[in-house]
Amino acid sequence: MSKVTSLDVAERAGVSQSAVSRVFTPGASASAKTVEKVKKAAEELGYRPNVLARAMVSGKSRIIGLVVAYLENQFYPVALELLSNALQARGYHILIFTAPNSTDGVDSVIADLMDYQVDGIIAASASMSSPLAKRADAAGIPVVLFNRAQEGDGFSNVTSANVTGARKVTEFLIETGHERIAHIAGWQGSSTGRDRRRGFEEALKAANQAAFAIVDGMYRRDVAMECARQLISGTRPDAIFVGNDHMAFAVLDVLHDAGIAAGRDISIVGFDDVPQASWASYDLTTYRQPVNRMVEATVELLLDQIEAGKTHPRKIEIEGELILRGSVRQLQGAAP
Amino acid sequence: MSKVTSLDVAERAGVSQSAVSRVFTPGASASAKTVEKVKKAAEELGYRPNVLARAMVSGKSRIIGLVVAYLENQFYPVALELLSNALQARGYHILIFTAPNSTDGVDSVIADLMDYQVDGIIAASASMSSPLAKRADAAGIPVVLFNRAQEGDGFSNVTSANVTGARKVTEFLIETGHERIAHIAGWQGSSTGRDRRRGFEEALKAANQAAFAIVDGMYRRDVAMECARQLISGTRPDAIFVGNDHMAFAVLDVLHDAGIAAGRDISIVGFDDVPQASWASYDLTTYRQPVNRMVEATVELLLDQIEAGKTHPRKIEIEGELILRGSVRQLQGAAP
DNA sequence: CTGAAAGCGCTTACAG
DNA sequence: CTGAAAGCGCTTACAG
Repeated sequence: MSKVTSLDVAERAGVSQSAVSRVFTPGASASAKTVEKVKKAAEELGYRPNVLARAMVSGKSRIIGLVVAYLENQFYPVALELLSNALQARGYHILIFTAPNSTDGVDSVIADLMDYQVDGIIAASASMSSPLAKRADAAGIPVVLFNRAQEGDGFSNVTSANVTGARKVTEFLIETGHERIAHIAGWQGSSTGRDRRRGFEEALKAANQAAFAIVDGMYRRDVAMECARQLISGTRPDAIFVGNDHMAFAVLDVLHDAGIAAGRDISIVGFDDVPQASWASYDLTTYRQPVNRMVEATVELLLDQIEAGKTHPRKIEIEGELILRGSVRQLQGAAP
Repeated sequence: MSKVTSLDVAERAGVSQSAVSRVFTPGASASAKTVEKVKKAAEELGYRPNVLARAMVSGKSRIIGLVVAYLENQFYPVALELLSNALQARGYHILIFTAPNSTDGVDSVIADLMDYQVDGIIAASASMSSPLAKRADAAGIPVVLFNRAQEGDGFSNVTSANVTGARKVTEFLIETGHERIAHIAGWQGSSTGRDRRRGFEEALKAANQAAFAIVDGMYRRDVAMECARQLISGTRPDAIFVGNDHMAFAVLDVLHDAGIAAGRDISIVGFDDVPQASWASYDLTTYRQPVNRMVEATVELLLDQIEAGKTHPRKIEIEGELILRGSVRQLQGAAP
């Protein structure tokens, strides 16, 4: 129960407490002699500044609140690790809150977060209510939505080009001769779910083709499996564009059990390009969300607002790319 | 930039600042009338106590430091989510630090963690040096190692029964008639890697059988794939016990590409039972580490030490179970 | 039950 | 460059 304070160090070094503080404050002035004496005493005593006390007086906690859900979708652990590394490198740390997927839940979680005097908030795959956004704004706490867009100009957000991406996926399926294309959509309560669906519909419309079916997979494995079973029970689609990789794996598993070979009997495309998508057993064609660039943009956006005081919210959209793998059959020409 | 403080609320409610504090301190005494006035004023002003200030004076931050690595192994995101939920339910929150896998890296990360005055530390899949353990102990910060054991009585840890589990896996392979059993071990620099290997060797020895091969897969996908390729290149083992599921998937992918059917041509067993293990494309027989019970034990152990002041470290080992799926061929009798 | 006051461990003007 | 002092927003004995 030591609890060595700056006062202890000051005493031992024979200087004032302010001097000790200055030695540990980047950019503060202290003579070489003072620095040396203080460092020595601090070392001997095992002193380290109390971050919380510093946060109290400086008003900067160097804590970023992160709200996450859907950790079972590999996209998020990957993003979490990248975010944490990037933030750590800049001297920030993440206070993590796991959230229920309802707006209500997210709101209460973010309110909790603000009590910790976080310097900023990243909400991954979650949306927040307008009143809460106002509260955060009033408290001067910047918020960035990660992988989710939200109407209104109170929000900064970083997403991939969901509409365009989905359109490209669909155009690719059309070009490779598919004619009965179904869509197991991402949760229609989320912007990504809606945007990807829109891209799908636009591409189909432009090609004068009708959707074989559109169902909401809710971003849930169990729901996606049920959707897949339904889709293959009667006249079968020749391709399914699935709203994210996590659900696409579920679909591939259903096909596997039904003895239907993806890439030969039917084509499957996902969205995300999580690491698993490249694993041989799935080998999933998918639209890559460039998670590293999304993370960079998020961190930059947030720290700009925190450090440079740029409070103007921005909406950043990052281009992805179609990754071709074995789950799509290449018909070359058109079918009858 | 509001920053409403208890003083503002006190003014508006016509009471002292102490009174406001008491209303927001569980267990403090205040008359019904005071409570009402204060709550009303707080509501109108949008007041919420500053957790950091509270932490400063009370000496309790209600922050738990979590050190994690290996987030690409699904076991850890799952554990993280469970830990976060359990801790949130008890009024604690997680400050997360992603760690390099070396002891050095972990040490510096834990030192950072202590600067935040965390009430306790959970180190997942990581070990720490003795000096640092002493420091934490001196600062009165309890540490629990999750899924990793460490010699010496300065550490609390929670693991599954790794030796026993590995022994059971191996006995099962022997009983089902396998005679050329290889082991792609978990990283031999970790307790789990060593313990599982030990269980493997013990079971083999008891059956008077020699290991077909033992190699260190380092808990890395790329290394495990390379090991698998080597193992199937000459005379092939009839079974491989892989140190964890994450590596087992890599092995199954290699077999898949080589056209070797797991469960028919060769038997594969993993360790963990992550959600993916039950997915149809892998259908992996594995030894389940009961992550929910491990998390419960970890939280209980930590909070006991924090709240009840039970500083006595404990080592908890939780029994798992063998989960039979399709990746093992059931020979019934013995082979020639 | 309630208010005045001290103090948690720092940073940061303010004089020297 | 350096020290004395104020103050960050709370909790908690201490008197009443």
